[in-house]
Amino acid sequence: MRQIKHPNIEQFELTDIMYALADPTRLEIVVMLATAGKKMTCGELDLNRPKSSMSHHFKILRSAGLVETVIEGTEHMNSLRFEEIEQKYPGVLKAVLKAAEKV
Amino acid sequence: MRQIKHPNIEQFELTDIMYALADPTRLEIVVMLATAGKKMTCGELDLNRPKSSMSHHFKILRSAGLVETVIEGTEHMNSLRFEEIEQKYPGVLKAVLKAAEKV
DNA sequence: ATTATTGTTCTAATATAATCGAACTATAGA
DNA sequence: TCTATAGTTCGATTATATTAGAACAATAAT
Repeated sequence: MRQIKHPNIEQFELTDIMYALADPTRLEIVVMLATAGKKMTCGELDLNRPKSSMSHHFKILRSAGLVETVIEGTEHMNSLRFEEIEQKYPGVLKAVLKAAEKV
Repeated sequence: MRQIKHPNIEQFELTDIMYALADPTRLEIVVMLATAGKKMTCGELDLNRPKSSMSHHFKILRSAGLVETVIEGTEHMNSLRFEEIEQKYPGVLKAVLKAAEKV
């Protein structure tokens, strides 16, 4: 079974997280995941862009530690690593989500 | 007397702020300003880089709305626009500063 | 006036990132 | 086994950022 590599909490870097959140497309993915509060496929998180473009953004979200992707069948289920990010950087993601929602 | 243009609160963009904070040099400038809690010259905030490079980073911090620069004589006095950023995006800068300090 | 100081702007080089079509991989289902 | 589905990876293109030297602008001091 395939697996996708994710950083652990010790490997999180604040600037990587800031960088990942600095792109509107990626920020929207994060907001959608937070709002849904459940795993979502890349397809559900699609922002009518080519798959390869979306895949690129997911890769950056994963490498920053913001998103966890587990493979279930042919689908990649994504979820926000909210608790872990909050544990390492309390309040950051929470405040950014609140800020992002009010557009 | 020369003047430097800064965005007003309505013009702040969350992604611009995230982007500005995604660079280690700029994040350090922001932390230094927050820690000092007073105006500082670009010289005092120097991170032994060429002046033109530092100037570039200040420009990005200013355009994001994070830093305000007022000219006093030959010096440019920089301060963190903490209250304004907090007003528009409550908790964001506060949490990021806390996160950045514990490196 | 001349010179020093502070920082910006200009310009060019290099590096990094975004975009997206096409080929590919892994699983599921017929 | 063949086909469909879901995403990734590859490769090339274009766009954006970083870096830094050199010239410049504004004030201050001699």
